[in-house]
Amino acid sequence: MQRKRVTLGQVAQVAGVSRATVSLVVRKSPLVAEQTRERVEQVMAELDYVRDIGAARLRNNSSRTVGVIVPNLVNSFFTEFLAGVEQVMGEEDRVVLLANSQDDLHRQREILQRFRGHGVDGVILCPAEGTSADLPAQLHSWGLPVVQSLREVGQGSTDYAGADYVEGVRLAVQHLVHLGRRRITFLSVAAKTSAREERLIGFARAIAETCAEDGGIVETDLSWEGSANSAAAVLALDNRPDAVLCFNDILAAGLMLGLRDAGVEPGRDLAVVGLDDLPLAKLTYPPLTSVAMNPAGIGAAAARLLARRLADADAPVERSIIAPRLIVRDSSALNVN
Amino acid sequence: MQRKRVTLGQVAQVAGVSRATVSLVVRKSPLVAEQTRERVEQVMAELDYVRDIGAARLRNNSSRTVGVIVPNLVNSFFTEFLAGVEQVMGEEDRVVLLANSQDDLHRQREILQRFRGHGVDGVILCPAEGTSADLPAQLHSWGLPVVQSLREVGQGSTDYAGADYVEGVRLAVQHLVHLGRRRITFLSVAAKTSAREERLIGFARAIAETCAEDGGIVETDLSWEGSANSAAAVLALDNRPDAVLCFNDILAAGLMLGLRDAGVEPGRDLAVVGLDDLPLAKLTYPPLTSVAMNPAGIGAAAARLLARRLADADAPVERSIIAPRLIVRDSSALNVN
DNA sequence: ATCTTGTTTTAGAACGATCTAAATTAAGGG
DNA sequence: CCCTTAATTTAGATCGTTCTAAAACAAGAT
Repeated sequence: MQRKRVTLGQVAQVAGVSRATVSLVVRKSPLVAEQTRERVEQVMAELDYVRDIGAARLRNNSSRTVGVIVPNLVNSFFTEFLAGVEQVMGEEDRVVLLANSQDDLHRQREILQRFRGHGVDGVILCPAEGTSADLPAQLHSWGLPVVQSLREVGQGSTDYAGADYVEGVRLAVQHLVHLGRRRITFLSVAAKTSAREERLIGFARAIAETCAEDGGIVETDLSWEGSANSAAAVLALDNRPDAVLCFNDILAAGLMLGLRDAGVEPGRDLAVVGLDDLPLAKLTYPPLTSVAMNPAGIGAAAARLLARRLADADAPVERSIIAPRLIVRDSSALNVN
Repeated sequence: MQRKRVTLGQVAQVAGVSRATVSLVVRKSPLVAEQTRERVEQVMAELDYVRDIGAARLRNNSSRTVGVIVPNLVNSFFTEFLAGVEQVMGEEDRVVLLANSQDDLHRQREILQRFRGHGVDGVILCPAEGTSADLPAQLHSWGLPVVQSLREVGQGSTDYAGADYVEGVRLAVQHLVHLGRRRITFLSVAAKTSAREERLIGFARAIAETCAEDGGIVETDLSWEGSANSAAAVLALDNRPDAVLCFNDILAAGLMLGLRDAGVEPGRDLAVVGLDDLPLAKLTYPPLTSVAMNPAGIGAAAARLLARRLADADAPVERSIIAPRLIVRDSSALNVN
């Protein structure tokens, strides 16, 4: 079963040149004569030669492999992100090692060791909740280039690709205020990540900038069910809000289910706005107003940052922040002015 | 920046033993004395030694790496599948190389070559549309173990993990018939894959077994938009159906949007049933009746089949088929008897 | 002819692990 | 104290590539 590999040496023998020459041909070096190149390439095709990248890495230290760590593969935000990364890496003839940390520090540590063992050239990391701000320094000391994405620890210690949630939240709040909504509550996940911090900062700022009232923060876990259940908590607030801005579309969708169960019509009685504009936003009832963050674009940007870093380890740290876009649908359509 | 790797040799030197001994310790061989093992392990920890799996593979031909090829990373069916694969592989201390064929034969070929070059131990393949039935034989001739999943070419030539769509479609049709629906149309994607064949076979059989009428097949492409547009085609059928069974939930959700736009109330005027029970099924309006296929379970099964195959290349070909479960929601709730 | 100069090609040592086959050590028996 | 057997340890070759430094060759200048 285990067919034996065709090696450089065999190609060399058949083509009547040395291994070194074949190696040069494989790597498209300009040093070899046109005639020789052609002959060697023909032999490679005949023998179905496939270069062993592992062996090559052993010598020249480039595996054309990058690791990607996401905290979650169910949330389609992360999978679109992943699609963006994979797309760009594929174009550069690199391969993606995928791992899911499940937002668990222990798993994240294991995965990093595994990646290290496999000799990845670099890592795109979406740090798990509770990741120490020292991790980037640690990875650096291992000689492992990192790009953080979507979440960040140790601000500015590594390249970063993300969305501008401060701006995204501002867009959403402004929109609600224009519609005449006055009191806005933020429905957040409990997990303490930079993704949460950023949205909360944006919320505080946007409230301060507009004439809206701060309707407080309600926390839930990241799932429809949790969010649907938290509808009760929102409705029971002392001073009931007339709009709810949600951490993401998943919470928004769940909240709308919970609201309708409680006899409150989302969009009319209470405006609901999500963040991320996941595909599902079009399918909820009513269709969900959301702020598009283009996760695939963020993934692509992260991949390009890493490619740049691999090409030049001393390049200055760079941040690639994608601008958000408000998508208005029926869950906030009604103008109550 | 590029920190130098700690090698077996360095550990050996510090611990005062030979490289061979350290290698045995790394691989947890029972051959080394308890005392030596402890000393070596301590040194490994001190020096932060990480075994170079690429170098190891060069010698012993096992990279602890498997490739996974999916046709799509947007459809959450595939990402849940992927999550299942990753989970099991992680448990076995293997790493997943991910690639997206985008249902493109050319890309699929490239990816397979790339995987070959990286020395993957095996591949989990969800073949792209139009994949030749010879591909399994080809991979076999490369000495590359494959498990097919979700789709299949060259039936029986490799291990396979999938869902029982014939049964799934039967469950859906029976359900509709019990509700008093008489004429059922199948809304399908156009792409000619085994996934489509299987559903169509199931549909024909289920129609034959029950007293339902065959409402014909309408084709669309795999997207909400396409499916929403095809609502018109469904409503314009000669003999309008009173139920539509859809290729998957994405089409079903799109169809319901299109129907409502056309003034037809899904669930009341026309029953709609999906397949796969994606998370979004709970969030559509009305909530979508669907058949749960447990994609994560299929992914896990595929991973286990591959692990088994890697352990024993001569094991008999095996199929792992997961049983479907009907989930009734409002899109088909009304009994019209 | 010999010397440059420039272009191609190459022998042989890496890279970091594992394997094979043999050497060393320890323990028990006579 | 030597011999046998079992338990540990090891030297050195090996996997498939790339690198370094030098060799071989060609062509023009002297």
